[in-house]
Amino acid sequence: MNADTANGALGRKLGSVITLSNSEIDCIEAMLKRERQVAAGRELVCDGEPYDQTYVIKEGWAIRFKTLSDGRRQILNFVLPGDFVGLFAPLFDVSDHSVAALTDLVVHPLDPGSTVEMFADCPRLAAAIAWSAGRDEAILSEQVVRVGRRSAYERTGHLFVELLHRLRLVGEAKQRSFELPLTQEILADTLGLSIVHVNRTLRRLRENGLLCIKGERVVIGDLEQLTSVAEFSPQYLTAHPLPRRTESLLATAAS
Amino acid sequence: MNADTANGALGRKLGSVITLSNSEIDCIEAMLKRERQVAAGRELVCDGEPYDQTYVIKEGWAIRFKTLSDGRRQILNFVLPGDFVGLFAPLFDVSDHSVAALTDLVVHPLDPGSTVEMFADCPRLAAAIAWSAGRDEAILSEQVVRVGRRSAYERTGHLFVELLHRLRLVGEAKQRSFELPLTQEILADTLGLSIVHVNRTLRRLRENGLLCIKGERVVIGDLEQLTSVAEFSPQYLTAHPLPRRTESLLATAAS
DNA sequence: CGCTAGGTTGAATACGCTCAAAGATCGTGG
DNA sequence: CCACGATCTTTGAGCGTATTCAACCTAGCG
Repeated sequence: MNADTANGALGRKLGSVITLSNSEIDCIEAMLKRERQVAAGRELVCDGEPYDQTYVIKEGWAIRFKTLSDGRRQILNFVLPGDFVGLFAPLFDVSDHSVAALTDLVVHPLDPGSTVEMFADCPRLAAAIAWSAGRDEAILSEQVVRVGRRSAYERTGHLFVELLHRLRLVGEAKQRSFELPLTQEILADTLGLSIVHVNRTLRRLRENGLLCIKGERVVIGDLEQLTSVAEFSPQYLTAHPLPRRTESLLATAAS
Repeated sequence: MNADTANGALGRKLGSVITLSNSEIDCIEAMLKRERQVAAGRELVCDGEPYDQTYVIKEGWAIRFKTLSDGRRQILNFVLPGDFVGLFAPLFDVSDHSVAALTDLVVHPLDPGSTVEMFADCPRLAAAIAWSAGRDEAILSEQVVRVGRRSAYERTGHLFVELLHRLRLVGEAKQRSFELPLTQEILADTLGLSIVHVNRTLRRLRENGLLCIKGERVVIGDLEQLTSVAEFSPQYLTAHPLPRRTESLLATAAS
């Protein structure tokens, strides 16, 4: 058990940005001490309602979404193992969106007090978590482009390549395939399309040998070509070590 | 000169979340010491290129955007006075999007070292800045919904109500009107529409008495009705004081 | 005065939506 | 074990919103 695989998905993710020291690994472990089950379909956070709890997902998929009064729904992003839910909760009194479990979940509820302590005591860890928040915003930005300026075909392909990359980072995908616990309705509400059109688009992708969904599993037939037709560039997702100038700033701060 | 109007737009914004102490006002002032002019059209940040500078906008408008290889462009968000640009820059080595000045700008370049210090020394200010980052993410989320699930008519109305609220918070809008230094092409790339359709949609809004653009000025004819047809709820934008439980956590951390 | 950038309008097209109905899959209870 | 219902997937047909292409208008500026 090394720094990469300790602490599950979150440790794995943060470990790809900073080299985790033993004390930092302990700190993550302490943070993720508590654990709770959440049944599929349950809402972790409700739009417009008070909330103050932050979670880290250990297992399962969730969605962040908003619903309009006539029932139209837009999914903002998928929440995967190692992701935070409600990281900013302590700063707002009500949520501006909902979060619902797509599958049964195992989540770590965080203790607000010890999180503040952690930010003070482990500045490098704090930076890594801030990096994760920045990456979440990058994912959301890409979602804006996907929905605003890409065709249904590009859009759908792009989402699947993104999911492949994200799941790989936390060890939940093979080279070209992964479990996909989603209905086409969920895909439609993510992509800003109708269910029917998602279905037709998936068929086109399948007919072109780019990607194939069998039950709950996606297999990407030709990743290179899919990446190309979707004009996917993984830059916004890939984790690099923190810039050296920032590491040295943090080292100064810690002393 | 009181806490609300000191320090310009940023102080005004942060002051609506925490009551600024004198030392915190000083801290903001110190942070915004430097100043730089940027000409309209100039790019502050370029997609895919290294960047490490954080700015706070003092005057003028900018856009955050991404461009696809065939020229399609999607604007992610407008950057207004009091907003941060590249707040996460120290944590990434290249940017995942571009930022360009729409008008001539006056910006405050921040000094990375003193920003880290500020985070350590003024936890309440740090929390207020984190709140601002969370609000930016909320704005981006609303952009996803706008582009993904609203009709062109709703979408356009929604954007203008959002801008009105955002500009009011930093003292740049009257009750029902504000300066709009945007072409219809910029609006189109923001809303994920074609220029032609933006033009027709604006005409419809004008014909219905909801909003009227004269030159560089927008006048909202019927804010109530516009808010209603766009299904706009200002919750995600409005600043409330930090929850009491968080204030007490921060107080403990500071001592 | 002519050039350029932006705004406005019309006509034809296309992409994606709605409505509708028929398969497939799965859990559950008779 | 099979029948049933519920949920999800798939396909067809017609429609509508938004796009593209094209032309013309307007204002600002050298």
